[in-house]
Amino acid sequence: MTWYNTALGDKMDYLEKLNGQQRQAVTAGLGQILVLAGPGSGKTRVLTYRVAQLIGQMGVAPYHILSVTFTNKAAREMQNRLTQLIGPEAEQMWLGTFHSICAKILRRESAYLQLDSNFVIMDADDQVTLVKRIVKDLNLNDKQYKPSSLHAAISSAKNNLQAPKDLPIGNYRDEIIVRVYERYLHMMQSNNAVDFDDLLVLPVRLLQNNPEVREKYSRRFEHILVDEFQDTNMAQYELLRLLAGYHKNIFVVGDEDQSIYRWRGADYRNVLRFEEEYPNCQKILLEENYRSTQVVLDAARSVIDHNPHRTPKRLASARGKSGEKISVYTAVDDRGEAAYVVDTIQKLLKSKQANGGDIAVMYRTNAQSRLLEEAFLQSGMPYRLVGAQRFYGRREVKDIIAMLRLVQNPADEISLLRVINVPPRGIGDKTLLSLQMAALQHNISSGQVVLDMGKNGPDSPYWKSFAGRGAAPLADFGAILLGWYESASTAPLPTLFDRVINDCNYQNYIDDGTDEGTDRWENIQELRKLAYDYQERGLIDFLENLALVSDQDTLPEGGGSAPTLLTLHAAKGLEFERVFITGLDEGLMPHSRSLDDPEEMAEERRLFYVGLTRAKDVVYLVRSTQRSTYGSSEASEPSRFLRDLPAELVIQQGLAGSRRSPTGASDWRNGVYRGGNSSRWEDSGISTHSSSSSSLSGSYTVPPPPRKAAPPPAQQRFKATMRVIHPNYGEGVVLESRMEDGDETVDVHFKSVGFKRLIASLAHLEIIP
DNA sequence: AGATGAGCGGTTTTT
DNA sequence: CCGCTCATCT
Repeated sequence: MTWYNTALGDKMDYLEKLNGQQRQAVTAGLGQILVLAGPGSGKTRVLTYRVAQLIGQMGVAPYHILSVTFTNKAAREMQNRLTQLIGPEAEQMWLGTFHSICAKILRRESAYLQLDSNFVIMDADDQVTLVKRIVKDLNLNDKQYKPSSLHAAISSAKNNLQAPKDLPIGNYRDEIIVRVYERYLHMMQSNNAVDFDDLLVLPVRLLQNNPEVREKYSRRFEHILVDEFQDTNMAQYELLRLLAGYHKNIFVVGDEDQSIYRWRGADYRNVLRFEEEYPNCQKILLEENYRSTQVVLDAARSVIDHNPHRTPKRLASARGKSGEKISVYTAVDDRGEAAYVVDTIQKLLKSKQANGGDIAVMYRTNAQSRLLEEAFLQSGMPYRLVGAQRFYGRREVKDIIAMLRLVQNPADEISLLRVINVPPRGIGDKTLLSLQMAALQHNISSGQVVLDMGKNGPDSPYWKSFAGRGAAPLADFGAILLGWYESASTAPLPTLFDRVINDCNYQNYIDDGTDEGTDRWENIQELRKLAYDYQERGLIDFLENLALVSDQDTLPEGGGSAPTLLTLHAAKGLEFERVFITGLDEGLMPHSRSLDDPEEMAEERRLFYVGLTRAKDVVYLVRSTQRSTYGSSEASEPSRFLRDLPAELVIQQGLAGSRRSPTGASDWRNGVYRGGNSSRWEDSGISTHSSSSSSLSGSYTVPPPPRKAAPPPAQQRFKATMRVIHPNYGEGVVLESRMEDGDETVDVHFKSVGFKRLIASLAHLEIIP
């Protein structure tokens, strides 16, 4: 038993590395264990060692262990670590997110459900598209019944394990919701599809309704471990309860103060529910913090202490030193905010006080990343943007995924309708209507109709359902699809992928020669690379993983070398030496949608707390007195959370405390930061639009632009009224030029783009004689 | 059937 | 300010 020996060998190491509370958790006996773990208290380590302990010391076979993580990345890291600790047997364990584990169960047990094992997973867009269709079918007013809000109602019902009949009906709208919900379920089923919520709900129903299945799984999982327990919802809680029903060995780790997914149905009171359900559970507190300085922890604590109804916890830094104070910078506007962040980072890197990979910039909403990205692009510094949606949400990527989904599951009508006329092949609304009628009449899916027409041509029984010229293009598409099926069953995934691209001439369709077209085609290439990684595992796994990637999954495991831009939600579970949190204004953080509900306000505060506690060493909080929404600029007030920070832990910088200058940003000099707008970094190498090159699976790294190390000119080359030419902007006229900091700053009016401020040594500006 | 343009509505957070 | 829907035209 190699794993036993390996674990025994490591045991001396790992138990000694733990503090008393951690060791208590790792070595706890059977039964229910509730670990309340403050930020940075080593809970990942505890979970990993607990599994090692179960296998190595308590003799539990990996096969009998289920471990639930919050992201796929966390699962991967845990898997790697465990393989190191106990050997390849670790792979026998079930380890993954709720959603991936549930998908696994559903595919195995599809016989019990009205579902084929090749079901597809509908993403958020598909779900709304489906609701949109229902709204149309039911002749509802889509202004009054917005598909997105109907879908939200359905989703929240599902997360609470409520079927349509369980929903309370108090008004007409409730009735509508029930009807839409029923139809939604029906359509999902006839599409052989599940949505994110079904992934959780269906296994619960499966276990509830089938004692033999429940028996099988609950006997199998002798031990269940769950991370981020405070963010479980009703369905997840119930699933755990059922799975742990036989052995009742369940080890959960959580922190009520870090619960940030209420809007998704998560309920930190599941922690209380757990204690009530298992009165004999052992409760272990992890309060020692190995991550942050005491300053960071004190600040974080004074923020979270404002939340009512919580157990106050101490947060003690094990790091000894008290640490740098928190800097609060007030910029003039949101551009200045971004410029401050980028400039500060640039100085840190230049002075070698930090490595890019140790820095994170966080924000409340994704929209805030744009100005930051622009500032980074202009500075020429590389950065990494966390957000899978950015990549998978792109039209071209969705198109190809829809085509592949159709190959996996011809009943997927959402995908069929998406791509049946992509690129345009003469199939319009009228033909589609006839197609749906034909499918309905014969009680088969639209996909089957198309396939049959592709196979049998005019001999197909469905041919006559179409008025004359409508049938031919459908049959053409059907024939193409048939080819893809054949390819799917005989050839590896990359071959199928290429065939799909080629058969519909997709490159020609998407790449029109513009920068945007090239970018689109590059995205397809990225997707293809990913398909290559899945050639062993195949189409179903590929599509499933695409559907279930989380934002964090796109982060490289080692961290990387560029600063990371991410939402506060995406920052959960991560840590960085230096953390910038931007947009600390009322309305953004806390978000305006949370102002009237105390529960939501409390969650905003927890979100801020999560952000603060990501920092090991230094926190930079940033806000601005003005920001643009929908194009127009509006004044904004400092976030109420800033008031919660003890004054002695904070250094105010920027505009704070000063009166505003009528001349605006560039007048502000306070010795720390002197750039009020970012035009100082304007550079020829980079275009101002934010077309970043994407890298694998949706995380973007923008490489520093190639710069020829031209020595700064000793003297002025340009003068007003000179005609100049620029490689990107073309021809222009110099408005003004002056020497600044040993370099020449040139203002040019270009015919193409208008005014630009350029640095002579960087811009490849030529004088037209 | 498909391409083009006016008008409008909409920003939380994501598996 | 941007992206999407709908109406109108070719």
